[in-house]
Amino acid sequence: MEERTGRRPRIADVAREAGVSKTAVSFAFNRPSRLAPETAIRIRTVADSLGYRPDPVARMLTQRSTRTLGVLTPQALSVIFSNPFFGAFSEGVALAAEQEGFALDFISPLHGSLTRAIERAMVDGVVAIGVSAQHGEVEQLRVAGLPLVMVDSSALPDLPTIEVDDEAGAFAAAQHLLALGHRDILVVGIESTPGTPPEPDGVGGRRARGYRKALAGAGIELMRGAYVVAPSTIEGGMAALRRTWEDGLRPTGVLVMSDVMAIGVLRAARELGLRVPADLSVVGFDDIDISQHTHPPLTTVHQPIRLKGETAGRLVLAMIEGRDPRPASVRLDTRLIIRESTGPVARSAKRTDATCRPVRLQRTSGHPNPNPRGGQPTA
Amino acid sequence: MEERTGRRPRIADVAREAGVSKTAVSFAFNRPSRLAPETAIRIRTVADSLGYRPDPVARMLTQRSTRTLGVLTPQALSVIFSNPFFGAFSEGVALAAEQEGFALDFISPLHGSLTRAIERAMVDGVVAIGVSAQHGEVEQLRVAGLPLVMVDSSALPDLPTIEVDDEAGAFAAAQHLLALGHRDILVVGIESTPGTPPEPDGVGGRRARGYRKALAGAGIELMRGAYVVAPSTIEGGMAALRRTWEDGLRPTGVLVMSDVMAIGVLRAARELGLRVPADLSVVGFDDIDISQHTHPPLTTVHQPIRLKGETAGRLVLAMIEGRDPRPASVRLDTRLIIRESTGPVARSAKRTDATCRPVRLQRTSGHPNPNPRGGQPTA
DNA sequence: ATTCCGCGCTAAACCGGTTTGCTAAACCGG
DNA sequence: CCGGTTTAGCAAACCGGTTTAGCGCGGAAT
Repeated sequence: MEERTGRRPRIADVAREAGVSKTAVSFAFNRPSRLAPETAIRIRTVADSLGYRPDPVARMLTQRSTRTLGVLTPQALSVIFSNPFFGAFSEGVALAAEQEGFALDFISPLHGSLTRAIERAMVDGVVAIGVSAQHGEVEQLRVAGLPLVMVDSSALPDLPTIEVDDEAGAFAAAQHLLALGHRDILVVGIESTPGTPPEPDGVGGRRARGYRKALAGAGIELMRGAYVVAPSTIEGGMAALRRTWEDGLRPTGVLVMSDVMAIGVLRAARELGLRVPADLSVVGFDDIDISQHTHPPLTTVHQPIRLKGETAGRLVLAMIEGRDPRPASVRLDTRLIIRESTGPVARSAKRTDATCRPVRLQRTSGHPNPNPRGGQPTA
Repeated sequence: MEERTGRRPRIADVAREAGVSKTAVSFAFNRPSRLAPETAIRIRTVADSLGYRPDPVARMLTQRSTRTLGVLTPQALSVIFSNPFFGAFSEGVALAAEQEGFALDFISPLHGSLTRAIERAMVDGVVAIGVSAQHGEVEQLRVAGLPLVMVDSSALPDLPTIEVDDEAGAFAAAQHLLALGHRDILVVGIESTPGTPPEPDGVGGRRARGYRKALAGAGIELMRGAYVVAPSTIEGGMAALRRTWEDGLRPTGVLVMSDVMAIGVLRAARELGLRVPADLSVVGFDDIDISQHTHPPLTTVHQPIRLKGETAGRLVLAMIEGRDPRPASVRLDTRLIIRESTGPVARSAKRTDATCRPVRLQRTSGHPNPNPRGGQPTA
């Protein structure tokens, strides 16, 4: 810790200082048994006193592997980390990675360019989540022969993919609402990222199909204004319900494509003076951790988020390690979890008409019963 | 995309195939202007057809920089990613990193060893969060001269540190409860990771000090059983309140050291048949995003989590880039946000005694009013 | 016609480690 | 005392790129 010069010491510096060869220094760190014990000690002492730390990059170069897994997402990290869905997914990937001693490196657009991010990524394999097939960037990786697993993507033919039965889940959600007598139903979809075209085969598209199928089975068709999209955030969900209400629609049930938005819907409902589920039933999607702790606990479509991440992680690790060179795609199940945010449609609220029609006559401006303590910081 | 052999092609392969030197290939990728346009095109075409992707590791080696920021945590990633606090913090770091075109690499124990993880970490600088000074691993980095910023750590003397005024925040929280007339107060602390000794100067210690100071100022001392610790999760919070109740304690106010746990307390309270805030006031800490959407919205101590991450990120980036070689530590403010989970102590609940004493006489077994629909999946 | 310049490209050195193959000395049993 | 094995350590090649210095050449300036 003594003579620290300007530059960081390299292996040659340690070698010179200790009066040995580079090889000896390398051995002192990696295979001490190949050195006389006291030599090894001496070298390490010198190294410590110089503040020497073997350069990991150089090391990885000779080893031709980084033991790092990439998690690729088309969204900015600064926008995604507090999304509970992404958090849980990452947990799953991390679990798989940790078991094999792999680190995690997040790959997301650098200065807006995913390509540039991919070029820099020092990883042995990649789990891509929410990347559409259109994103040509994926080709880059595939062609380069880097082990790659896609999650929640409109499947590329010959790429291992992990998905979830979104359509069946959505179908069950809608069925549930129908069984409770709801006919006036609002669907809240996930807004596709600006610049990205909506993907009929993407997650959103599949869920929409599930909803529609169930609704159509009951002879119901969504009317204009009864399908809204919003960013998948709490605020997005709140805005969606508020907007709908302001437009004069009065659904008795809401199908929301993500729990995060559903929580916003719950909140907005309370602020509109609606009781859930007495006045409004809400069904989410994902079953993130907090959903069982919302008020009321959220009825939602469960998907095994962590397992999805873990499975993807294991798959790509298997590819990296050479076992299982052509791994199959995996499709995981979803299932409806009925909690307390859904209930039978209220007597008074029942309408004769089977569709959710705009009822402009009874349109109200502003909130019927705005909560006076609206959650704004007061201090 | 044609003749793919077993191995991934190297720059030499492309050079040979295109009939040029390695240099030319390198230029084709990095400085095309130094080549005749058609040569550049030809080289890139050959490269594409071979599926060539320049090895990022080799590239970083010559550039002697990885343009990657490390986020160091002593906890396993698989346990931390769905912690909203960590998510928000990471968002902040990511924001700073993205602006400078840096990627993020998470450094956490590999096979239980943080040291090993640090050895592998190919980063230009590190933001360490929640790492105690005792963790000798930090020395490794400091000695190696790697830019390093500590967050929420018992400050090492000569290391730039970002912290938050935990003590003042906790003090304000306790004062608030006292002002509302609460005298029987429960404190829920964060359980230190097993194996780690509790740190009096750590975040938990500072918050505890703030609470105690306020309480002491009102002549109140916590009694045995009125200070419990739990893992900082929703379940941890639920368990803490339940356990307390089962022990026969009947606090009217709870000071919780994290919002995540506070959400658990809220939930457990409801299951115990307690109304919040009528029967029980709850104050959290952190002000994570969902806290304004809980039921009721949570009174809590706000700390600028994202800003903390962003500041730490900027600081370490400044160090990496050579500007600001000896950056100062930063202390950010906390402030109490009063929402709806706190209220005046109820008439009936008021006790004469000023301390939270175990009232074993009225001990109840089981839950007074167990919620029949206890949030378990029913489908 | 010579000089000079810039273009287009290359050979070789370099980044900071690891690994291979080898040598010299020490050891060892017969 | 000898041949053979082990031990300790070294020089050089290598990982896969980037970068520096420089070379041959054609055209413009002198």
